[in-house]
Amino acid sequence: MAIVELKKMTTLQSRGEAFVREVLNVTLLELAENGFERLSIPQIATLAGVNKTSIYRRWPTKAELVSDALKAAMQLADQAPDTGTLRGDLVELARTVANFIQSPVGKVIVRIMLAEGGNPDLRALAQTSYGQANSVGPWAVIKRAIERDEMSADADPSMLLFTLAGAIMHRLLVERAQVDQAYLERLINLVLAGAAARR
Amino acid sequence: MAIVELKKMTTLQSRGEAFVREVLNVTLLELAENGFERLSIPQIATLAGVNKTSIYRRWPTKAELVSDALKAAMQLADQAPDTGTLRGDLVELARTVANFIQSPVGKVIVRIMLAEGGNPDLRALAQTSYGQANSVGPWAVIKRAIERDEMSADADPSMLLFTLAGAIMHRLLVERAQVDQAYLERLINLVLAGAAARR
DNA sequence: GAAAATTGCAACGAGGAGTTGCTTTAAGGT
DNA sequence: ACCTTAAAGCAACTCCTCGTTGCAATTTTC
Repeated sequence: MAIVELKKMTTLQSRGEAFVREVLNVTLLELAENGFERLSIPQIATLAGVNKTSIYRRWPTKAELVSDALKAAMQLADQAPDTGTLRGDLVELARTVANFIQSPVGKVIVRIMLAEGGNPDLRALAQTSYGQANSVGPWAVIKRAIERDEMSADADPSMLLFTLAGAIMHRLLVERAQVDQAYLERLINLVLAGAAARR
Repeated sequence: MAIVELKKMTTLQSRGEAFVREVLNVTLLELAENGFERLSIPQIATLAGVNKTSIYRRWPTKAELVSDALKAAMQLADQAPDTGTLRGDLVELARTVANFIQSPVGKVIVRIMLAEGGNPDLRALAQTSYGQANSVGPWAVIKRAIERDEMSADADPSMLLFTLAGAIMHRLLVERAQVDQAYLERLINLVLAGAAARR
């Protein structure tokens, strides 16, 4: 039985762990592609090469399954860019946000957050994840900028950061345009210098 | 048959028109509340006091029904605010966008636009509607601001407007906070003056 | 007032979600 | 190595909702 031995070598974990890992993985991908509503447990079971009954027994509701999938995926610590200037940091920060929104995990989180009327617990979790994924980096950037006197201490950091995030979401999800270097530069220009004419 | 006479008096239209109007109306409300996926034709029929068969016969697919509902609702011409200053105009503009997003029609449009993988025709329609609903006002404001020298002619108007819209979406849909006067002021401060320290 | 179109109604078929009883397989302790 | 226990697989079934169809009732139109 060579196959059995091979399996033992490669998995290195108990059957249950491999099962869970595989299911949560597929769940996340399916979720990113189809959204919560269209998400089908039988479909996940098929794709994961697993029996749907086993999924139903482990996770009583779809929301709990998704919740676990999110938690498992949220092991990503966000980085604080440090390019030496506020401008450079913000560009990097914005790029990170854009990448996050376009990643499978990010897509899922954003979709759940934006969904109306869905499971409240799930949305709360998504919101937490979102905040958590974008917490360390931004504030470190702001703090350094104030120390460097590139930003006044009575500035409005949360407004700045949320506006950045919103602009990028609009760009990606509404305009469905690319967030490339040129766009990033223009965006940061706006939030740094403002649109009003200098006098 | 007093009832029949009453109906004739109040409707003043043919049966078909009243039928269509009622169904489209309910569709829009249901859509705003439940989103496209959860939208149920039988449910609409019940709420509209109408038989589902009749709906199925008139609109072969859910997408066509929603499409008609959107078209019917999009008779709103957007206004161009004129307060005399760029700042005032932008505040009004932002307020209008916020109101739009929170209105039933706006909710529907935004939800459809943000949905991944849905019907492409429908999304195109939503995108058109969105652009159309926010076209006249913004550009008139910008044009006047440039004439008044409150904005330099080589500014980045679309970046400004899209960023405004994105920020408001983030505020409403992600943070789920209110767009009140205080928020509007802070937002316009940012996009007008920028976050960089003055030197 | 009669013909044609539209809506209402009831029943049906199809498909997917979730459940249950039972069998098979893997894990852990002795 | 064996036995016990827990977890996964499997097959069948129920339930619910969507969408369809044939026919009767009603309204529109000429």
